[in-house]
Amino acid sequence: MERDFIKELGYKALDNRLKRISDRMSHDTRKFFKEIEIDIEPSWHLVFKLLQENDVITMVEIAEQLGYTHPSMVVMLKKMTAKGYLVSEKDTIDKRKQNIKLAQKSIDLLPELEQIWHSCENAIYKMLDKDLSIIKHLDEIEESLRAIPFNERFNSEYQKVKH
Amino acid sequence: MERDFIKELGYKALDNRLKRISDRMSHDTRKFFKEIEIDIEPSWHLVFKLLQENDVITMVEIAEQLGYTHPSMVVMLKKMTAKGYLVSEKDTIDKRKQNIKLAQKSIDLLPELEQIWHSCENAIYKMLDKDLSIIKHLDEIEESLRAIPFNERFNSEYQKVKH
DNA sequence: AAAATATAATTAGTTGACTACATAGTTAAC
DNA sequence: GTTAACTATGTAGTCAACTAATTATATTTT
Repeated sequence: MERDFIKELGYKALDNRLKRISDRMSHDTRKFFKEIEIDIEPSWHLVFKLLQENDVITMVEIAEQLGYTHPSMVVMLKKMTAKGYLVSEKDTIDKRKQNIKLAQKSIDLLPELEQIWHSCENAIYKMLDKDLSIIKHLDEIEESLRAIPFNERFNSEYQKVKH
Repeated sequence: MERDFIKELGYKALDNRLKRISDRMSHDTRKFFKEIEIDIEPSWHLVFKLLQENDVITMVEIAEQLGYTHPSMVVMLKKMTAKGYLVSEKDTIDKRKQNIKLAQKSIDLLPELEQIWHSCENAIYKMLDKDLSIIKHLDEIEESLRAIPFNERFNSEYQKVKH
């Protein structure tokens, strides 16, 4: 077993640690999707879920509710549309808006997708050993970052030590 | 305050949650580096730290100790070399190996970098409200993922429900 | 009514990870 | 001493996020 420098650093490499875990999970998920030959990206999960709840929704609304920038969403939604999972049409009242909804292809696939997501959620639940207390920690971190962005925190520490 | 769908989903969107936090932190860090006009990528942090401890080291060793694939490291180390922070030369005994070490430019910069990293670590420590228990959770998650990869976990849950 | 501002979507370019494959050199097996 | 297997590195292509700047349309102000 070789050395794990990031683990050794503990909280000091928090950022790297979080990224490493989330990358590991999404790459593994992509691998699984390939195995079961479903033509869907893992990252589309939440878009499908959101559109299941909201018949019609605009790009900006999706971005806001998922906490991403809209340029990120544009790219993702364009891919999903290209693959035939979404349809979008211009709003007749406000012509800047694109109203997005699930295409029939998605609606047909939903029962299958539900099973997949449910399996994913169960896998996470068991991986966490049914201990959900980490979520509270994550809530707190995001709360802190919302209150004072990390670059500000970083900078005020830096101002103390730099000469 | 708009809705936060990912937060609502709790453990079910663990992956997205971890990614969102780590992305937020690294983008904020990059922003800070721009502000103080230092020509360094946040992701180089651990490479510098590792090379501070190990005078000379090969690409594969860096990749292993940081827990990344070597293609990822090749790209990063090439950039760092191009910017003059690293020097590498072929091992005389084993000509496949590239021996990598800090260039003078990096050595001169180290005191400054030390201050920056120290500030970063302090910022994280305070952001966590001095409660480091989240790290234990992360250790456990990585331990679980190492024992059984996520795609396997996902798959065994899926086999139970699919018809 | 015209000008200024705001909003929705888009495009382009950057970063940082990955997998899969290719190449070069080393070591082991026969 | 060849051949086979392994190891170190490199290349190509994919993916998901970002920021910054652009375009088109709406809204507000003067």
